[in-house]
Amino acid sequence: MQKAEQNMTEAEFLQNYDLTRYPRPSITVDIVTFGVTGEAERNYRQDEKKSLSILLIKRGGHPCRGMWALPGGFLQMDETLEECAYRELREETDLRPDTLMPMGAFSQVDRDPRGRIISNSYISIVDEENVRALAGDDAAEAKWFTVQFSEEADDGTAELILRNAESDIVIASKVRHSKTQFGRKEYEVVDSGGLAFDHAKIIATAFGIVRKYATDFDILFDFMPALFTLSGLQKVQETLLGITLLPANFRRKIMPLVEETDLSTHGAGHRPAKLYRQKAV
Amino acid sequence: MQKAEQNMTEAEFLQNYDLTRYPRPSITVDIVTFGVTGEAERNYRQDEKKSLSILLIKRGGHPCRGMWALPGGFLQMDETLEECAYRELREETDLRPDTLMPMGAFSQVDRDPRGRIISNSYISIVDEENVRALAGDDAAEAKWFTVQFSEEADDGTAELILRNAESDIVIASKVRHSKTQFGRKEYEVVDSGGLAFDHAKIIATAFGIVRKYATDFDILFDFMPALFTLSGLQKVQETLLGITLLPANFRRKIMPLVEETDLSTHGAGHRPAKLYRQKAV
DNA sequence: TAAATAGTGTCTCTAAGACAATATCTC
DNA sequence: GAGATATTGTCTTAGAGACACTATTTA
Repeated sequence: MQKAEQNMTEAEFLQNYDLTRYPRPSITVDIVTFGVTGEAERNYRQDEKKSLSILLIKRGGHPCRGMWALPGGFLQMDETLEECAYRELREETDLRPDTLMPMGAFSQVDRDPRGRIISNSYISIVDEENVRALAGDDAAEAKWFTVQFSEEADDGTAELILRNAESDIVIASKVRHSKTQFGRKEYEVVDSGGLAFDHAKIIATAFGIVRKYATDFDILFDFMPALFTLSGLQKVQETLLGITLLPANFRRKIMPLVEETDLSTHGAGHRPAKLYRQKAV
Repeated sequence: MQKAEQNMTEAEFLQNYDLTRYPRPSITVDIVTFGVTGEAERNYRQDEKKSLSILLIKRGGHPCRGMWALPGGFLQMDETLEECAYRELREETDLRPDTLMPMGAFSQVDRDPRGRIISNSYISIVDEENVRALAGDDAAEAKWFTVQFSEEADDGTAELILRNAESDIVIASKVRHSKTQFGRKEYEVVDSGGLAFDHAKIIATAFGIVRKYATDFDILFDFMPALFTLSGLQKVQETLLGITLLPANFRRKIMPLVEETDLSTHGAGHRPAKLYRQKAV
C-alpha cells in the first residue's frame, strides 16, 4: 500500500507522481508577423506608399484546409514557447525575426474543432529586406496581406480586411470589441471571413498591441533595416498609427535615438537623404 | 485500411483524430495579486504610510512543501485560463478581484520538478477593503507580503524582498534582468530565497508590468474602493512608482477622470477631504 | 527648370513641475 | 493654537505641433 502524501519525502512524492494521469490541453503557438510593405509607385519621383501587412499561410491539411491562417504549430516537449515560435516561423516561412513578443493565450474551450487546444500567441516584426525576401520564395504558400482595421462602430464591431494585391485575395472578417484591460483590447469573432480558427481574434488583438506600442519609438526600428532614412522611419510610424506627421517635428523627436552615417540614398528623383542607424543604448 | 488524409472530408478527419495521442504539457495558472497595504501610523494626525504588497500562500503539499508560493493550480478542461485564475483565487484566498490581466506564459522546460508544466500567469489587483478582508480570515495560510525591489546592479541583478511584518517572515530572492521586449522586462532567478518554483521570476516580471502601467491613471482605480480621497489615490501612485508627487499637480491631472461626491472624510486629525469616485467613461 | 523630398529655424500653445498661500479640521 | 492635510492659484519651463523657408537631386 502506498504511503499517504503527508508522510513522503519530496523525492518519494515525485517518484510516485505522474502528471499524465490528469487530463490536459494541447498547446500550439501562433505567430502574427508584421512588416511594412511598399505599394506601387505613382511616378518616378514620388516615394512609394506603405502599408502594414501580416503574413498568412494557406492551410494544406485538415482542419480548415484551404483557409488562410497564422503560421504556427504544436509545442514540442523539449522547447519553450518562444523557441517553438522561432522554429515554426522558420519552418513555415523561412523567416528569422529579431523581435518576438508574447501576446498572451487564447483559451476558449471550443476554439479548435480537434479538441481542447490553447494557442499561446506571439507577435514578430520583420524589416523591409525580409519582407522582400519572402516575396521571392514561392515554395511555401505564404503571402503578405495588407491590414485594414476600421473604426469601431457604436456596438463595438469593426471590420478587419486583409488583402493580397498580386493574387487578388480579400479576406473580410468582423470582430467585436468586448473589453479592455490594462490598455489591451480583447475581441470576439463575429464573422471569420474565411480565416482559420479564431485567428481573426488573434490578429485583431495583435494589431491593437502594435498600434499601442507604435507611439513608443523603440518598436519602429524593428521594421527597419540596419541603415534607414528618417523619412522612411517616419513613414513606418505613420503607417502603424494611420496618421500623418510633420517631418520637422518627427526629426526633432527621433534625433536623440539615431546616429548619422556617411552614406546617403541616390537616384530617387529628389534630394538624397542621409542614412541613419539606431543609436546603441 | 484508413483513407489518406488528403482524401478525407473534414468530418472524417476529425472523427479519426485524437489529440491525446501526442505528448503535451500540463497547464497551470498562477496569479500575482497586488494590493496597497497600510503600515502603522506614527501619530494621530499623520496619514498612514502605504506599501505595495502581494499575496502568497504557504504550500501544504509536495513539491515545495512549506514554501511560499503564488496562488494557482491546474487548468480544468472545461474552463478558460481566465476562468481558472478566478476560480483558483477564490478557492485559495476567497478573493474576487475586478481586475485580472494576462501577463504571459512561463515555459522553461525544467521549471517544475513534477514534469513539463507551463504557467500562464495573471495579475490581479484588489482594493483596500479586500486587503483588510483577507487579513481577518485566518483559515487559509494566505498572507500579504510587502514588495521591495531594488535597483538593478551593473550586472543586471536585483533583489526582490518580500516581508510579512506580523509573522516576521522575510523572503529575500535575487533575480537577473535578461532582456526587455516591448518595454517588458524578463528576469532569471539567481536565488529563489525560498519562494516555490520560478515564482520569483513571475513576481519580478509582474512587478515590472504594474510599475509600467502605474503611470497611466486607469490602473490606480483598481487599488481603490468605490469612494476615495484624491490624496489616497495619489499615495497609491506614489507607492507603485516609488516617487513623491506634489498634491497640486496630481489633482490637476486626475480631475478629468473623477467626480466629486457630497461625502467627505472625518476625524483624521486634520482638514477633511472630499470623497471622489471614478468618472464613468 | 519643375517636382519632389531633405533639412533648418522659429513661433505658439499646452501641460507638467515648482511653489506660495489659504482653508479647515482635531487634539 | 499647533500640527497636520486639503485645496487653490500662479509662475516657469520643456516639449509638441504648425509652418515658413532653404537645399538638393533627377528627368
